Amino acid sequence: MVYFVENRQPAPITSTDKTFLLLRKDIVEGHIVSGTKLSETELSTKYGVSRAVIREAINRLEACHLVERKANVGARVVSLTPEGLIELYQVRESLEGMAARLAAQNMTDEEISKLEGLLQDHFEEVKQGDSYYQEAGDVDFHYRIILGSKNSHLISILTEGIYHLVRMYRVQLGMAGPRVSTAFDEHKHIVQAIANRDGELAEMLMRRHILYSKNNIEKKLT
Amino acid sequence: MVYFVENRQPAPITSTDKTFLLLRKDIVEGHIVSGTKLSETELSTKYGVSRAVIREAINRLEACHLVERKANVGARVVSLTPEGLIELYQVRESLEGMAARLAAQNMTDEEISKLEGLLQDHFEEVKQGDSYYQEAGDVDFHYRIILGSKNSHLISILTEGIYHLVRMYRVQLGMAGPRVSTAFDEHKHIVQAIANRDGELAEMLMRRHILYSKNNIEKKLT
DNA sequence: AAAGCAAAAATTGTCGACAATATTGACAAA
DNA sequence: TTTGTCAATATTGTCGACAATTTTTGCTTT
Repeated sequence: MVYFVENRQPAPITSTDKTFLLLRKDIVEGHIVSGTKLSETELSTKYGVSRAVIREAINRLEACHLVERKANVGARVVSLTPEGLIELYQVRESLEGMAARLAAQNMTDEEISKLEGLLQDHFEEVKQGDSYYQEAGDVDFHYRIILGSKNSHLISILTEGIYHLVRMYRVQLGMAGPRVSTAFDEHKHIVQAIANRDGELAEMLMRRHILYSKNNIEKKLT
Repeated sequence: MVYFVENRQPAPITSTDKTFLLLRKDIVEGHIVSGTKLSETELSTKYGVSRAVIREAINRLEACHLVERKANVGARVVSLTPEGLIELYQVRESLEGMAARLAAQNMTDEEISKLEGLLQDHFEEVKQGDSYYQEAGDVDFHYRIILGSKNSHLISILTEGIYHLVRMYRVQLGMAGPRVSTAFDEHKHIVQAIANRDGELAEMLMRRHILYSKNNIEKKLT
């Protein structure tokens, strides 16, 4: 049973790769507080690499929208705002809806049956009340559908760009794995639509699913 | 009458900024041929800057999906394929459709009337048969609607990521400013929907508009 | 001649130093 | 006390050199 999205990507080779992943983890999980200024010299001593490595890592983080940079001034970790969260979920709704539609069209039968298997595993864990794996299962579910779209632009935008920001909001607002039982039913219906090759329905259900999730989070925010 | 999308962004400050813009221009316009390997040392002599500057510029180009990079091997300009074009337009359809919907909701009355003015200017130029400005006018039209969405993620994905790739395809496949008269009508209807604050219609019309545009290009490809 | 191997060359990755720019702090004038 | 100016400090931007890795080249062996 493979969880953990990151494992599917090629292993980090260069020092810059590793530093980028470390920094991203620290930012997403809030060990580096949202809004903090990222001092290049400071980070280079902290992570034990040269400033060139740090600079390149920061550039990549900027490309993911996890930090913002001003010329000759420096980079700051993005600050999390309710408005930003709403914007993010708006984009997610559109893009993941599209992913579901394309997945219904482009996933192989084998991929679909594996997805059904994942759902079953997820169900077992929900019964056992293992909230850590609930989160991982949810991420994995969405991740597979995104990959199932077979659209490389879409895949890159979601998995490299948007997803880590979403995780950052979820982790830092303390809402990992919410809405579990209802979310599970929604997942099931989406997979059914995909298995029936009904792209339109899959898109609509996915959009709803994300919309509900947004509403749920908004409720907790206010 | 302000055309030229780039002018709205802050002027390039650093040497890296300028080099990035030069390189991007050369890639998009085909002066550096699609598929070419980008040698860091070669480019650093060509553009008269250090390798560090070139490296950072290439990193940014990678973030825009204009080049692909392999660790310890190097970067290549992306190669253009019919499949890639289709994937790109699929994403565009979804994202720009969303932009139109949000624009209908979020643009100010003033912005909308300026957009109507742009359309009028564009109409005059179409009558005169000035094909260069047709292209610019079309780009500017889409650009304003994207900005009108007021969703920063959406804006960044489209204007920093996807748009330059679209331009690259259009320039290099030799189809700048096609379908002018029909496209103009489509633009007009989209603006009407936005002015009526009818987001759903605006989205649908924009999706159609891009779909037609894709079909038109596909016809030329085969 | 073809395939495999090893040395050589070229390319990318990383580093520390210097230059350019921004920030801070002290001091003077209102 | 507040404001403005200028020097001092710290930070980012750029550079050239070295290290690590890949690619090429030339030789050997079958």
